[in-house]
Amino acid sequence: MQTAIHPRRHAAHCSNCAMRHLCMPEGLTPEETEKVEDVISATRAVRRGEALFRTGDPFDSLYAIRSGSIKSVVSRDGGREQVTGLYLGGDALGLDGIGENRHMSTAIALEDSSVCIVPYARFERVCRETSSIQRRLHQMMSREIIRETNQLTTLGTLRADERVARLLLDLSARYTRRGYAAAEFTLRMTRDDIGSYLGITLETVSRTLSRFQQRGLIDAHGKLIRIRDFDGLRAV
Amino acid sequence: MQTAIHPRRHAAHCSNCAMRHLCMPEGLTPEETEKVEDVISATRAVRRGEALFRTGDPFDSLYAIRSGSIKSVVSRDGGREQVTGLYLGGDALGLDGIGENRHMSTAIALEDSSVCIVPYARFERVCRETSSIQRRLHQMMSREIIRETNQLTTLGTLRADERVARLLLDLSARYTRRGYAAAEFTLRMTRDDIGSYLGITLETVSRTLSRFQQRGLIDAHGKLIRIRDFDGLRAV
DNA sequence: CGTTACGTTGATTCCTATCAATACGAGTGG
DNA sequence: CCACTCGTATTGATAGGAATCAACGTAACG
Repeated sequence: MQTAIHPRRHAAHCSNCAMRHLCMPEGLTPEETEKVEDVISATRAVRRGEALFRTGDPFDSLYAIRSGSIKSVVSRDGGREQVTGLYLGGDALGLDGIGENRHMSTAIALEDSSVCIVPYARFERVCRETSSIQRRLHQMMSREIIRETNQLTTLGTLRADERVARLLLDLSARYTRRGYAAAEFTLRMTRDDIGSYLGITLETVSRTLSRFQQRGLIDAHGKLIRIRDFDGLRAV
Repeated sequence: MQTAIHPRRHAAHCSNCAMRHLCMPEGLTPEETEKVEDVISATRAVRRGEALFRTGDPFDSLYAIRSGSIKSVVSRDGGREQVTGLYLGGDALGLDGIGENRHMSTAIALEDSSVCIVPYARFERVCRETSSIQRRLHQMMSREIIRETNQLTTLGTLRADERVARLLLDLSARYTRRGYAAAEFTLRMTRDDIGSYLGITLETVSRTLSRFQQRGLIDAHGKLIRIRDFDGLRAV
């Protein structure tokens, strides 16, 4: 697979990026956004199935998704792997690499995607100069912690159908904030990935979606999902 | 319950704190450690069962454990709650509060404990002045992300006995780094807490420990655990 | 248009939750 | 000092949910 890296002068800037309100510039002034922009060295295209980075790779950049979607996976002893995160446009990847100076997970594109490359050393320097940008980085890291805490409660307390319902509602909310329809979207992950993400098997995912459909909660045609009864899903 | 807060001049300093090599000063020079020290406004005693902070409390400080141990819990709809973290001496608490300016979990002492209070605004300022301290904060946050990712794989892929074994080995490793015996320690959590942390019921925890004992892997007398066969536990 | 990855559905097994009863143990007060 | 009590822990019986094993559709891609 071929990776296309575009130097910054060819890359779109934050100021005209569709994701700017969800991405690193969130809450920053235009001047501060420009400082963030100056850190971004390039964009990179990642094709479906390709890895943006892998466990053990030296860490030197964070990534922000411009378009597409990316899953993070960690391999466990014995080839088995677990999906630990699902990232959409505007989301930041690679925060887990800071602690050990190497990436602690593998990031794989779920569809052809594009990311901004944020060299970490330069970003840290900018954070020291501008407290609002510093605060924004800390906020992003903290929110990643909160996201994982949430996922822990999903895996720790919910039954299979509750987990699937929660995922659908979560995706709906996230797509809504990105300007897409709340009720209709395409699952980018396979049933296997979804099961791994939710701590259940792919068969259980499939059966659960079928049951939701029978009960009139959703329409599901393969990866295309239409939510027909939000309250019903919340009450699962 | 009465909370004792001691202003800094009465508090021990990092330089003579037993936890300094695991705590915030990890990897910092004595001069840098002193800058961290200057941020710490006070220490606080937290009695067994008492909350250091609760979900929804305004966030203004991080905490570092001087002695004792603390669990973090999040309440889910319907009064049910899940243990999401277990923190020992030197560990930092409260990182999940940065993102939303209020605490997103409740921290409850598992035994009489003592923490250093680290006012966040001041700490951020010091991070802007000293890059090594900045890097240390980022490292702590990143490691919290990694810790949760790990816990996600535990809840997502392991069977009950594997989860319990992993917890025992994890605690052993953490106590070892704190200078305690690797093979013998006291579980500070009840069976209920352990079950919640591991996503299983308290009965399963109890049964699993009994089975481990029958197989000669451990000695368990209530909360006191002695590991007799590390490799056996790893192979569960 | 065939090959391959992905998805659905069924039958069965097994692990863990649930329900229930009992034992233990630390702290309290008579 | 001992009885009492409440929170905690152990153990058993049973039920249920999800995993596993298996077969068959279905869709995507070269």
